[in-house]
Amino acid sequence: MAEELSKVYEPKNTEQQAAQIWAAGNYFHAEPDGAKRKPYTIVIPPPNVTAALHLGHALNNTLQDILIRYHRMLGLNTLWMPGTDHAGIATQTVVEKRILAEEGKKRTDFKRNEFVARVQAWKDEYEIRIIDQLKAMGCSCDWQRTRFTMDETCAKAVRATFFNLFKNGLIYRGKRLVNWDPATQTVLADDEVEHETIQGNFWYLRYPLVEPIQIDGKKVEYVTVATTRPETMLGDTAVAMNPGDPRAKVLVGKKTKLPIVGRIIPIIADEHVVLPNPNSEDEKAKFSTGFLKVTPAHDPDDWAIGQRHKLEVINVMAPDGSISDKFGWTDWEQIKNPDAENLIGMDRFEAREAIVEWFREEGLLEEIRPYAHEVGHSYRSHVPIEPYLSDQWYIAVKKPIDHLAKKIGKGMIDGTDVPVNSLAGLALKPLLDGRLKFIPERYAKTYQAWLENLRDWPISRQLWWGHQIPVWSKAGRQKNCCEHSTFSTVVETEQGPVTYACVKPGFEELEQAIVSEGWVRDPDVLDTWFSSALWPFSTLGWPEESPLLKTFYPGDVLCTAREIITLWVSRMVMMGQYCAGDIPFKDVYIHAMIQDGEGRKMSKSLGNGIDPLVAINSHGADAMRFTLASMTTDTQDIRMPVAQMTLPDGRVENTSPKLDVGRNFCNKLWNASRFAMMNLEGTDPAGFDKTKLAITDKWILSRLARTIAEVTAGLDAFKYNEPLNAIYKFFWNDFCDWYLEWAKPRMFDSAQKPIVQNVLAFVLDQTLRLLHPFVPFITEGIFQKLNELAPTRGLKGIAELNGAKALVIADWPKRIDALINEQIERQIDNIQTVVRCVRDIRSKCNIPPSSKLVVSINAPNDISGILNADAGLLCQIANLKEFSASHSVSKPKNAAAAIAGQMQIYVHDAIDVAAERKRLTKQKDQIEGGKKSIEAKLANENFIARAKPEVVAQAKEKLAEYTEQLKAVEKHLAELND
RNA sequence: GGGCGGUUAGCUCAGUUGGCCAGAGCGCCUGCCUUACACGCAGGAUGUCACAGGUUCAAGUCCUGUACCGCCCA
Repeated sequence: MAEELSKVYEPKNTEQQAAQIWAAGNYFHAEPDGAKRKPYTIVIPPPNVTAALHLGHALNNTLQDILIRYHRMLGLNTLWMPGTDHAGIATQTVVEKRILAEEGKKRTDFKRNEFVARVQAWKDEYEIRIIDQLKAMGCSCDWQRTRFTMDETCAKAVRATFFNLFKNGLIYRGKRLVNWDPATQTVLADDEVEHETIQGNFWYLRYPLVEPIQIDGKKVEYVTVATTRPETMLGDTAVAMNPGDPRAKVLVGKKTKLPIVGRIIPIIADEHVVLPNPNSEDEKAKFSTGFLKVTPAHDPDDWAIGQRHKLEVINVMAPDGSISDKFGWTDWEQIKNPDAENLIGMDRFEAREAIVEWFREEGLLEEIRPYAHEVGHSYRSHVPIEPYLSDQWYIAVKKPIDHLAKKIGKGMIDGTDVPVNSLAGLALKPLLDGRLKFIPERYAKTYQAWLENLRDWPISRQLWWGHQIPVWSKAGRQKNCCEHSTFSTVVETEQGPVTYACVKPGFEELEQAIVSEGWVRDPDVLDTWFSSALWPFSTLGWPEESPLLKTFYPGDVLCTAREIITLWVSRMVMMGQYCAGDIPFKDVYIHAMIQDGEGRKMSKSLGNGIDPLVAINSHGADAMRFTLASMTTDTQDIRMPVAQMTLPDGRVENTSPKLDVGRNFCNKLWNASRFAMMNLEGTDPAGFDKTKLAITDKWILSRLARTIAEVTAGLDAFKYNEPLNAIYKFFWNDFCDWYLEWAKPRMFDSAQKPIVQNVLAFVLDQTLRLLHPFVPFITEGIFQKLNELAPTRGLKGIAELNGAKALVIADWPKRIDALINEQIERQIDNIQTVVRCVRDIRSKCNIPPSSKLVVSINAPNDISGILNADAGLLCQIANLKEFSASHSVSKPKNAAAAIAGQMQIYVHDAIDVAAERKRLTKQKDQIEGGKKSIEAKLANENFIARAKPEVVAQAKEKLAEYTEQLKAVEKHLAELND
């Protein structure tokens, strides 16, 4: 059996076998158990079905799996809820692009349901790929419960939530500027707008004052505004200037007559306006006249100014970007004149030229200055984006919710304008109360600042892929036809009143009935984050009050990246509180972002991404996990140098040399286990006798005890690199480098064998358990083999142990702090020091490892005694034929000497005078350096007086030691000259 | 513009409440196929802890400022 194991760890077989064992045992599945065990819940941040997972997902899910596996081993009723997100605009866009490229068809060439079916097909494909990827990474999700944000269960939660919000008056209809692509006539999300630098102009346009005024004795008849988009002037409703502008005193409150249009508009004061300064480095100040034309319907900044000053909003464009009086040019009837009528129907760029020409002819064009500036372009049609005013549904996030006042009070949260019983308040309060924690803590600031400055949440999107908004409308004031299942509200519009009705989920016949009465369903869909916000409880079947929901909600931890703290985390807390009456998790763990070696984000366009499946193929899933976890500290970025590599099948793919770290570790684990198991045949727990433990046994158990404590504490504190590092050091530097070496000869000693076998089996068992959350496949594989060879493990009388059929459900190692033995650790440390000194001398004097040496040591009695007692350990591992130590040993002729602590180590007959002199001189320099710095410290009165006494004492001891060492090394050097 | 990080060996990073003549892995140099592992073993070299001030007996660690890099929000 043991011989069957290959010399190099081959991940594929082991990964497959482990996955089979887990699937067969159904170990990842969680059921409510009536509170017998404490539950532990994590919901996966549902990956977008837009594309396959990247390395960032691998990190995110590795960290979650570590938490989940750790808590499962702790015995909690552990649920990791998996699933995927429909990712509205991203997915729709990807599919549209694909169809356009492959079939030359646009979305609008399809019926809505046909197009949605095409996106659905994409989703089906990617959902499978994503889940396969997660499985390949070893994620121990409850696959039977896999959800999708648009499946029936989640859709029900969306409908129920929307209805409640609507009924509570928290959803309203409002106008908003969107990124409009006039070519394709769709709205774009902010991240679909590409910013390009454009060589444009600033046009300086004169707006005549209605009544000329005097400034500093000079007559002023007009103000000059500078604009890069002259065509928008048709919709100007004010001219703004900075209140700090000296001219503001005279001008603010006056009126100008808008050229062409003839509209009379006020001059207002607003801080947003940049003061002119021709010498400024700031482009805006350099080009500014101090007067800003304000067009609330066509510019986001102007919109904000318009809101502040309650300005009229006049939209002068049609959806195709042409000038039109039909889409909100509210004062058209009053102002229509031949000059303006002439512009109607012109494309926005034609109109720009015509308007500039008009100003020129009228003598109102003061100047044209070239100006390079950023202009948003549609990433699809590449035409400039038009900020466009349109009707959207909003959620009122700061509106007090009456029915919550009783439960949680009302009024503002201290120092904010956020009502406690508003949605924003529901998300903010738990943080302030300390019920919601961020790890690392600093991210709480992002969350808090966002909520304190929150604006209403626009939730409608002009898309086909998503949850269609469950609101039907009909012109006029309609009576509420069906009180218990609908809720309606009347909105006054320019065209008269419109009734909007929201229908509860599960009343499809009613929906059909009202449609036949002429009600029309809103064609828009909800923002993707709306359904994501419900994820922690929609996946558990909310609003149904099932045992599942009761057991696993609220959850425990959310593990995600910082870029969605505001978009997602805050909204989950908000909706969790509003819908399910509690926060969805207590801890939010924010992990780093993976960058390439140059600190750039990994991205498709840069071609610097690493595909997790490639990493798994080339290095193994555990290696990838190990590397990722070992790089996870509290920092916000981690760099993975990217290198190309030719895979066995000839493909050239990106991987990272960093992955070698994990692969090497797995290989070491594999081989150490292989070696251990070669020697574990016939392990009998009955043969163990705790009184017969060797010093090395006690030592490795002491080290193990520390490691168990450290790893457990680390995981409890959401550390990843620290616990992994602790196991690494223990396993590689203590267990492999020393314990296994010392164990080798004992295996041939029938008296020792049962002891060492049991200790070895126990330590290996515990190491596997500690490692399992990090590297689940390989540890499960080895654990299974260990179960065959040494089915019963544990050290009678000092560390009892429960066995398990599979490591995934084995108990987490119990603390064995009683086995921590500092004295023994010091003893072994001394022995190791001697070994290292001898090896160093061997190496420096070119003595082959095979030749057996004689070593004697001068050391105080206590140390000598220990060294003599364990001389066997020394002789074995340093390959000595003779060893002795005492306080009276002196340096033999022809011996090489080393000084370590209070020991002087002599390696006999190692004669290489030059090498020896070099070594000793170097050591002398080192000792002198150390001595000098300590002496300087101790010479400082303030140090003696103010430093902690133990620090001073320590320094004195150190000085004494250095002094002794220096004496010795000088003596040795002198003898060399003889 | 506001907020948050980072800057420690050639590379990637640790460094807990200040006590360090500064650590790990990779890479590099030397010697080893030592019957678990060359994805390995043994040994070794390598640092103005970004810069400038300050606090302190003592600063990589605390404070202030500067520079560069990055992220988030407007």
